[in-house]
Amino acid sequence: MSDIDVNIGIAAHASGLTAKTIRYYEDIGLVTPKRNENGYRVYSRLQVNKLKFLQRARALGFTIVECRQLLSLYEDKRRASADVKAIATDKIEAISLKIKELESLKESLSVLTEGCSGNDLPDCPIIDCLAGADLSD
Amino acid sequence: MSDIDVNIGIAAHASGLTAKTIRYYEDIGLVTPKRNENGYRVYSRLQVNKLKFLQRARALGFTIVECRQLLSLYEDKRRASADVKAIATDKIEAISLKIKELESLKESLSVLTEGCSGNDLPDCPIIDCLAGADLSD
DNA sequence: CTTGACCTTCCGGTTACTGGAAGCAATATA
DNA sequence: TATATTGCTTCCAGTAACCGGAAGGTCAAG
Repeated sequence: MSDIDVNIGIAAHASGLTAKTIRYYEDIGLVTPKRNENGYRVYSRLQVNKLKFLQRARALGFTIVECRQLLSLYEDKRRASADVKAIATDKIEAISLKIKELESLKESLSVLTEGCSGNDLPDCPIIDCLAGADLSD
Repeated sequence: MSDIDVNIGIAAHASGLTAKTIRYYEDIGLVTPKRNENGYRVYSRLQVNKLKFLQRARALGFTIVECRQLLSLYEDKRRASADVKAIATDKIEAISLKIKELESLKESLSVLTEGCSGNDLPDCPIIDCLAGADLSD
């Protein structure tokens, strides 16, 4: 065992993940550490790097399934950059779509709240709309 | 039993929800229909309206918890429009925040893919970034 | 020697449903 | 009338990506 091997707490700190999350990643087969005599998980430097990699990819909005793909590409020195780019491009499109949906949603809600006096009276266009008015474009 | 009472299939069609979803809404106490002799659920016109209300509110991005609040306001003839407006305004803010996050995400990914040749070579700035480059603003 | 920090496993909960199996009930067709 | 097809019922399990907490073992310090 090299002296750069670390316990889960250190790995968590170094990767920006929680120990809980790291154990979860082990459960689903992403990063599987060795154990020492007392049963503690032991992470190599390479494994800590993978954890960091996962933390960044998740923060960028990649799902676990996508992370699994990216990780295998990360580990494969002979991968084509096109493979990686395809995953990222798909993700960008999905994000753009989600943004559009949310903007449309926000627009609908804004129209409603602007028409709502927000006073003590029971008249409320928001409720009226939900109760039956047509909100189609 | 009035002749406007309907089975779950009709209620589903009229509200735009699935029968599964309607049963789930019953499980969590949102809309509780009567039963007839054979055990089938029977929805009144009022209850179908509530289901429609829920469908619209969910489509606008309100959570079930918020729907529960909105539904109680919908049922309360003496509610203040300010109460409803507060929920909607909070929702707009949350949506705006989510949009900003997604735009930032998209920007990061776009920068990466633009720098990626997308060819058969293993050189890939996306992987390089995930592997350790700093992506801070 | 005990306190506290760190580690282990296991179980349940989260959100808002969806899918499927097994089995009645009602209806349409042959 | 017999059968086939829907439609309805309940229950169980699974989804994504973890989080919280309980019960208990381990290790270093005072």
